[in-house]
This record gives sequence, C-alpha cells and structure tokens, in this order.
Amino acid sequence: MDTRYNPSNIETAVQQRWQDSNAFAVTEDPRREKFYCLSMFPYPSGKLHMGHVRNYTIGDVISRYQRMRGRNVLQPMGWDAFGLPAENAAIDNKVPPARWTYANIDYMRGQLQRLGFAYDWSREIATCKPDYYRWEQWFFTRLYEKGLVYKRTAAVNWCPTDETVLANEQVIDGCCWRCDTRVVRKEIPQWFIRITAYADELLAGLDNLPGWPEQVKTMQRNWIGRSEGVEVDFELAAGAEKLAIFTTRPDTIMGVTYMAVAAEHPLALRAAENNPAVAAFIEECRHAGTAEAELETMEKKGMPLGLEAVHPLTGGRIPLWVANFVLMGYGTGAVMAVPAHDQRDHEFARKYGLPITPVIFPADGGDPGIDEAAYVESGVLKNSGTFDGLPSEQAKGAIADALEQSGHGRRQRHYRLRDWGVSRQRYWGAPIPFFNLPDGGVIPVPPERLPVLLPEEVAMDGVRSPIKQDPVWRKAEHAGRAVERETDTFDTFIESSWYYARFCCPDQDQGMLDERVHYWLPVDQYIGGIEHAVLHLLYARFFHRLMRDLGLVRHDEPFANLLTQGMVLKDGAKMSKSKGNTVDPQRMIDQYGADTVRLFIMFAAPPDQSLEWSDSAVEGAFRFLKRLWKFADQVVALPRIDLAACQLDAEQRQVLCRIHETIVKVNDDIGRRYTFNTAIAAVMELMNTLQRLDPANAGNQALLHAGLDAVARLLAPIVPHITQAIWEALGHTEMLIDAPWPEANPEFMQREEITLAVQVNGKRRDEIRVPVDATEDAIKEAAMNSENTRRFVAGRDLRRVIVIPGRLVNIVLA
RNA sequence: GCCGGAGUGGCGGAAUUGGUAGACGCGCCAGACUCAAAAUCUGGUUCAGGCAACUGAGUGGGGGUUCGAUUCCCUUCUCCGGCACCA
Repeated sequence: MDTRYNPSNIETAVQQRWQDSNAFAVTEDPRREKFYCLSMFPYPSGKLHMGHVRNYTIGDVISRYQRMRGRNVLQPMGWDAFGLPAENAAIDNKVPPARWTYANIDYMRGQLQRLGFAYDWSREIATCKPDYYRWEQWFFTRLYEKGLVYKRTAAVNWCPTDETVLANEQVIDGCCWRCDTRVVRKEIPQWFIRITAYADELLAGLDNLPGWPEQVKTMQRNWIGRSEGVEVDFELAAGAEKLAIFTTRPDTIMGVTYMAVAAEHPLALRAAENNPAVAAFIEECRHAGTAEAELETMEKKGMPLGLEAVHPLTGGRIPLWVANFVLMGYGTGAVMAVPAHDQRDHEFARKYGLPITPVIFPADGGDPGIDEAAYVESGVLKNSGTFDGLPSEQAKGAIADALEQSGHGRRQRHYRLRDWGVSRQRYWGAPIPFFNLPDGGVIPVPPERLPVLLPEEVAMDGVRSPIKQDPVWRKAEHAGRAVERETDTFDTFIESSWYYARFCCPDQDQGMLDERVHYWLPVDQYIGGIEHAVLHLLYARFFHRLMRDLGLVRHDEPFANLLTQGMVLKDGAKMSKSKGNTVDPQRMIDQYGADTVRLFIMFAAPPDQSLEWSDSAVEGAFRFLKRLWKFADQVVALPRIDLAACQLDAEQRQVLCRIHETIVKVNDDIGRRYTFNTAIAAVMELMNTLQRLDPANAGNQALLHAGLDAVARLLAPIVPHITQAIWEALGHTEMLIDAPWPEANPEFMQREEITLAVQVNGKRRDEIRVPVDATEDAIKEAAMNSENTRRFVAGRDLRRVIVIPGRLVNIVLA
C-alpha cells in the first residue's frame, strides 16, 4: 500500500478493473431479485454541471448499496438529446445540431466514467437517433388510430419580424430575444394528445404511490385540478345565440353582474367589426404572452362589448365585456363574474365601476364586508329569490337542479389539466409522422415507412427550420398521390416519457419494447430534480398508461419510488453562467479525484434539500479521505488478530458496540432514510473512536481490523475507488462491489447502563446513569437524589414525575 | 397571481414517532512538531454573565396547545422551485 493517498492512480486502476471485468453489465435473471435504479438522463448541453454530479452520485450510491444487498441492479444512462439549445449552438458555432450534440455526448460520457458511476453502458440511448425516435413515431400513429391524438389550433408566441415561433424563454419582457420585436399571440394548427381522458386515472393513481414524496403528489393533484361544477348557458339578449360558462360556485349565480369573453372569442371579434375601441383593445390583447404566470400577474383590463346576456334564472340583463384575463382555449373562452364573491372579479368591478351584489352572507349573521375585498367563503344565500336562506353547499345542488330542469345547464366535472400539445415548429426534434394533404386532411405515415428521418447535416439560418425550408424533404408520395410531410417535430417531453422502458431492451429493432420490460419494470428508484415534479413526471405516468393500454407494459405506474433532489447553490443562489457563480465539476475531479467530489456532495446536505457549495468543505472531504487512507495503511500493517479469540475489556466491548451500532445506523440512513449525510457523519464518528485506540494492544488490533472492514464496506457505495483499494490491501481478491453489506450482531450491542437526562419543569438540570433494566421507581429516586436536581427541587411542591424510558425524567414542580 | 417547499451557531447541517438543541464537518482560537512555513496532530469553540461550578437567553417574527415544541395548530415575513414551447 502506497503510504500517500494518490486519488488519480487509485481511481484509474479501480475503474480499469471494473471495465475489464464488465462489472456493471446486467441481464435478466428471474432467480434474483431485481433493482432498477434510474437517474433522470441529462440534456447533453456540453459538460456536466454540479446538479448532474449530485443527481448521478445519489443514484450511484443507491445502486451500489442495493448491489451489495444482493440485488440484480440495473443502472443505465443515456441522453435526452433533442432540444432547443442545440439549435442555438448551431447558429452560434455554425455547426449542425447533430454534430454539436454527438460531440457533447462523447465528452460528457467521459466525465461520467471518470466519476466512477456504475452504469451498464451497453444500454446507452441517445433520443436523437432514429432507432429510438422511430418507435415514438410508430406509437403516435397507434394513438391516432385509437382516437387519442387530434389536431386543433392553439396559441403560440409569434415574432412578426423573424416570422418564427418563440419558446416562452425566448420572450423577454414581451419581446423577441433576438430582434426585440413585440411578440404577438398567434393561433396555428397543432397536434394534441388526450391526457384529459386519463385525468381521473392519473389523479387516483397518486394514492397508490407510497414511495413518492407527498409534496410531489400534492403538486400533481393541484395541477390536474379536478373540480365539480355546472356548465351554464346564458342566452344573448339579441339573437338566438348562447354563451356557455363553467362555474364551481353555482350558489353565487344570483350575484352575477357582468360576463367576460376572451379577446379571440367570436362575439368579441364580431363586436370589433363596428366598434374601433373594441378592435383596438383586441389588438392590444394579442400582445399578451401565453405563459400563465404572465397572464395571472398582468393588469386586468377589459372593455364593454355593448351586448347583453340574459340571466338564466332571473331573466335579468347582464352586460358583456371582453377581458384580457379570459383565454380562448381554456374552457369555453367565457366566464360569469360575481364580484362580491370572487377576488379577481371584485378588482375588475371596482376598476370599471360595475355593480357588486352580495348573495352569500356569513352563517353567523355577520356582514360579508365586500367593500374592500370579495367574500369568498361559503355561507347562507340572500338576494337570491327562492334560494334565500339555503347554506352554500345545499344551494349549489338546488341551483344546479334548477338549471338542469330549465335546460339552462348541466352538472359537469372540470379539470385544470389541459390536453398535451406536442407540436413544435422546430428542426431539432423527432418529425411528427404525418402526411398533409392539399385539402387539409392528414394521413399517418404507415409503419413500414417509419422512421421519418430527420436530416442531420443541415445549415441553420437561425430563423426557419431546415426541414420547413427544404422542398425536397417536404415532398412525398402516398398511395400514388402527392403529399407533404409534416414539418413540425415532437415536444422533447415525448422522448423522456418512455426512455426508462427502452433501457430494458435498447437493442430491440423489431418493436418499441419487448418482454424484458416485464422483468425490469417498474423502476424501483427514480432520482431527479424537484423542478420536474409536475410536467415530466406527469407526462411519463401518462405515457406509461398509454403503453399499458397497447399491451406493451404491465404495471400502471412507471416509478415505484421517487427521490427529488434539491438545487446546488453557491453563495445562496442557483449556479448559473449569468451569475458567474458556477463551479466546474471537472476542475474539482482533476484537483481532488472523483471520491472527494462524491463524498462532499453526499455529505453537505440531505438529497432533497438545496446544497450550498463550499470550497473549504471539499477540502475537508479530501482531508477525511487522506486520513482514512493513512489509517488503513497503519491497520493493514498490524498483526491480524481474530476478534473471537480476544478477551475484550469493558472499554473495548464498548468500541465493538459502536462498530455494530454504526452498521445499523448507516444501513438505515442509506437503505431507508436516504440521509447519506448522517450516514457519513456516523462513519466519521466511528473513525474518530478507532483512531484513539492504542495499536499495540492485541484486543485493539482485532478491533481495528474489524473496524476498518466495516468502514470500507459502509463507505463503498459513496467512495467506491478508495474503499476498493483498501479492500485489496486487506487481502481480498474478489471485488468490494460483490462483497456482502455488513450485518450488525445484536449480541455485541447490549449495554448495561444508560444515561438519562433529568429535567425540572422541562429544563435540563442534570443527568443520571442507571442500569438498563432499572424500574421506574428506581429511576425516579435516582433523579430526585441527583445533586443539581436537589437544588431546584428543594422547598418546592412536587406535582408529578414523568419518566420517558431510555430518554429522560421530567420533575414537574408547582 | 396560483400551487409546492425552506428558514436552527461565523458557515453547511444534526436532532428519525412531541422528549438532553447544535451530532458530523467547515471556519476560527490555542497548543505540539518546525529555523520558519505548509502539512499533520491535540484541545477549545451558540450567545451573554462568571476564575469556575453554574445561571440566563436561544431554532425567521408574533400567538397558542403541552409536564415538555426545531417538531403540532393559527398568523406573519423572507427566500427558493413550478406554472403547460428551457430541460
């Protein structure tokens, strides 16, 4: 053993050994319990950032732990390779997106290997390759046959100067990021997948996911947003038209004082024809973005249309407005407004001097107090004709009945969740496999003509997609007719919605998936950033059900357990190029080695919390490994003494006890709690204990060997290189990854005496040592007689004494 | 704006089911080794008072429940994540 800790030599040699023995390649083995551990695959942006390192270290620690526990562990890795940044890089560097992407993949693969992650590289996937995306093209055409995909118009951000669609992140303060032109909303035809048809199932499924964090399930429930309400038809005062709205508060319907429609609503457009003010307002509305956050925070504006609707129950006239906060395409594009009982309606009514009529009053007979803000709670109805006196909950039913009986409405279930728009007007994505006909019809590309290949050697002009401006690519023939290929590509969330299944059978070229998925799925542990709590994780759950309904997979849910990791911060802020506070993982690996980086990142915080980067704490992690190395070097030089042959004294028995307590603690922290930081702290404590032992004593020599053996195994998942090298120095020939996880022996963990805290009125005043089997009375007596306690108890009335076994005694005084 | 989180020493964090607040590490201080420095090792380190024993205060702020609250409830402030075309 080299007396100096040299991480780069150690790590190179150990990684070579793993590679030579093909240590992480796995195949299905029905006799063994499988464990599928998956970290969210990265977008190949160029090089790894600390968020990746954290994500993949967590996954690797869990994988290596499960392997030592005897499981057949699958840990694959791949590349979420389509996406917008490649197009931007292509323009900046005059390199085709494909070439840029493949170069990034090659570099980042090298970085992952240098970090020593136990991946089965034979299963590597890049989603931009035809052998991957052909299957989602095939799948999409199957969904079309089942009626689960459809085409309709939807709004996009449009730059009139560049004549191109912009992503939300490309819109800065309402303007195009490249040319600063004001962006407008434009309706264009797009493809949708009917996720709403699965809304109920996706909602109910959350109840069967005990291995998911409650916060993520809550976010998904709120996102789906199921609500029960009534769709109500308001007839227009002039003409026979109807205006349908949805409300969850039919009890407030007598308080409707105005209605509002979206700027794109046919009624608004018609009113604009002979009302220039309305036309100007609608034009202004076109400049609002498509992002919900923007729409919700912008100033609410509106304008009367000069039209009136008829209240379905009272027959009263209600003015119709056009408003910028009502959106076409979300629901019916129209809302009823009850300013007394809805805050947004209240603000709007006050701004434009519209009447505010309270119809719900607090049940205790108080005043709803609607001058300053809406009264949004439930209560008792007033000013509501025959419904007066009913509590809100009853009134909802009664009014719904009345509307249904008069033919003016129907009870309805409503979702906040909207169908999944998957069309992107970009080049670097999987082409949507359809032929467009001159008459506007569409034909799915037949399976034998898939994949629809995306050309890779292209020049990007920065505005138009190369396939959109290539007439040769667009031109195709179907059944003897001239047709045109669809030039929109898929949302990249499609690729990431099924990659976890493809990892089970990445080489299958006759189908999307094969029977191997039945062995590996579901994923036992999925690890990724909390920022994916809703979109990616909901789409993947949805896609999994679509695959299930085509008979491709068996379970309902793709991910049995989910771990959402926090951000990596520096100086309290998320690392980003614009803030200039990034730390390059590569520099850290070069300077300290992979083990130090892994150790720091697992020690600095529990995985679900944000992690504050600290150069000096990295230094500390490195120092610990140096100390571990030196300690191991000293221990392997000692005579090997069998613990069973030793007569240990009381102090030595306590050290043995601590070794076994540490095994219990680390096993629980890694295997159940996922608090790797406390697992590492426990091993550090054990090391501190072991290093205080006098190595000249024979009993201590046995303890040091036993202790080092335990430390090497317990730290193996976290710092796999240094522990493997120590393992070899201890004389083992088989690899540490194949050694069994240590087991604690309860025989060594029995204690004779324990320490209890003594409190007086809840304040800690002293401590006592008592035999483990002491009776409650004996404990009380010892507590009352302890020196410091007596000073506080003296001369005061004793109320009671509370004994918490194994913890403390609380003496309560009057 | 809406939804979901997080606030504990100088810093990262620990306290697992309501039971000894500050484990472990960083930093800092002192000491050892050294001509000296680095490295390493040993000890100390929540704040205030005290030579000390010890005492008082203390988990973003305010209030509550309890023998006992970082933990449960109400309220409030600040920061972070998501909001459907960034991934």
